Amino acid sequence: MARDAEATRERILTAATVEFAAHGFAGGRVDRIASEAQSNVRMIYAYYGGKSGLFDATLAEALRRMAENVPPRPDNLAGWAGDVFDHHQRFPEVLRLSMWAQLERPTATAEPHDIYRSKTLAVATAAAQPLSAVDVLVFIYAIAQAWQLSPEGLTGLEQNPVRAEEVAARRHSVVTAVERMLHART
Amino acid sequence: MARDAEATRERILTAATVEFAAHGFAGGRVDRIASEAQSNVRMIYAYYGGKSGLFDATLAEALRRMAENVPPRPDNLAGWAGDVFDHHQRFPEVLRLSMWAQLERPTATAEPHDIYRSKTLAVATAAAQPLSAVDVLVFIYAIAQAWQLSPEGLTGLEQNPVRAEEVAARRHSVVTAVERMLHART
DNA sequence: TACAAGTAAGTATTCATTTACTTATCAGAA
DNA sequence: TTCTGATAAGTAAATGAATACTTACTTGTA
Repeated sequence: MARDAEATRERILTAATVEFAAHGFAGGRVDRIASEAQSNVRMIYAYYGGKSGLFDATLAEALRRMAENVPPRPDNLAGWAGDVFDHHQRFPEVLRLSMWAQLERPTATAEPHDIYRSKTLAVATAAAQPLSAVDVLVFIYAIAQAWQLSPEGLTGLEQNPVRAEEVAARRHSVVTAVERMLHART
Repeated sequence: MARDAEATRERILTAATVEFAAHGFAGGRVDRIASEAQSNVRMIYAYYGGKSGLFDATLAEALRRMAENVPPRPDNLAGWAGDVFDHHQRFPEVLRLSMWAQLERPTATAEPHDIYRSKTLAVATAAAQPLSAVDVLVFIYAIAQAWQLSPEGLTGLEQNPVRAEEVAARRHSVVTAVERMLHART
């Protein structure tokens, strides 16, 4: 086994992402992460200081990647909502990690999200008159994530995984809903 | 101490609601629930069959109460969204329990939500043309819960607890957003 | 007095964290 | 080029604190 600190760090982070997304902080097992990463528990403590540090690093990295891959689109907020939907569809761990973090370690959540916020908030200022920029930002996120966040009981008794055309239809409904919210003439 | 099985059951359920809302299923402690309920661990096993059974009962009860207290308003879906917002504001445990359940015990979540769904779905059929009834239902929930679900980093660096007028403003934004989504003439 | 309701004290396991140890890598002296 | 030893990288096993669940028992009530 070649000795490469950076590579080991990364394997641990990847394994942690899977583990924590699946079981959360309290339910996530350090041993599983170590063996899945083909490494050792000790290394988690060496590189990340412990379970908490590893979890925080995992969340921060997931959000960083999202901010990088789904940049805000000032000219087309509805389209951007669609992009967010797609990103969560491709990487379901991100949303699960965020939810776990918000429930289990709310303080760890504030900071990385704030970075994303500053990137996107400016973008929403020009939007839908009676709604403020923050309103718009909060609702766009909510709508973009609505399908993935909805308990299955709400969306209907459905086959898993959801069929591709159904996913496309959902994406379309997201874009439509945001469009209507933003450009309504009542 | 009077011996009243029904009362003990209830005290346990109340304590469990607080405990599980705060720490989730994996993080929730059976001992804490027992002592908080002024009862004994053994009783949890007698009445609810174990930790899992207790958690499921807790969730089901919370959702039942919500369905009871916030009945769908066919004539005014936006107003209904406001009611849902209010309910989550008054009883934050409900939303937290739902989130925990969805992450930790997804199968337990499906059934109780489905009951709520059947109650509300019919109501949304007449709604906003390009969007289907299920679409509307999913988005109304998402918007109604958006503020409580948003990580603090997104809503802004804010004082805790949120000031009353700020809450009122948020409620108003929820109603407005749903109205616009439903009644848009684009 | 019979049974439901309640209690207290285990038991066996699981899990995060630490300790004490082994091995690869590589800079620089011979 | 070849040794060598200092240090970074990695390992295995122990520790000790929790924790869900059970057993064996006591007490109130109808």
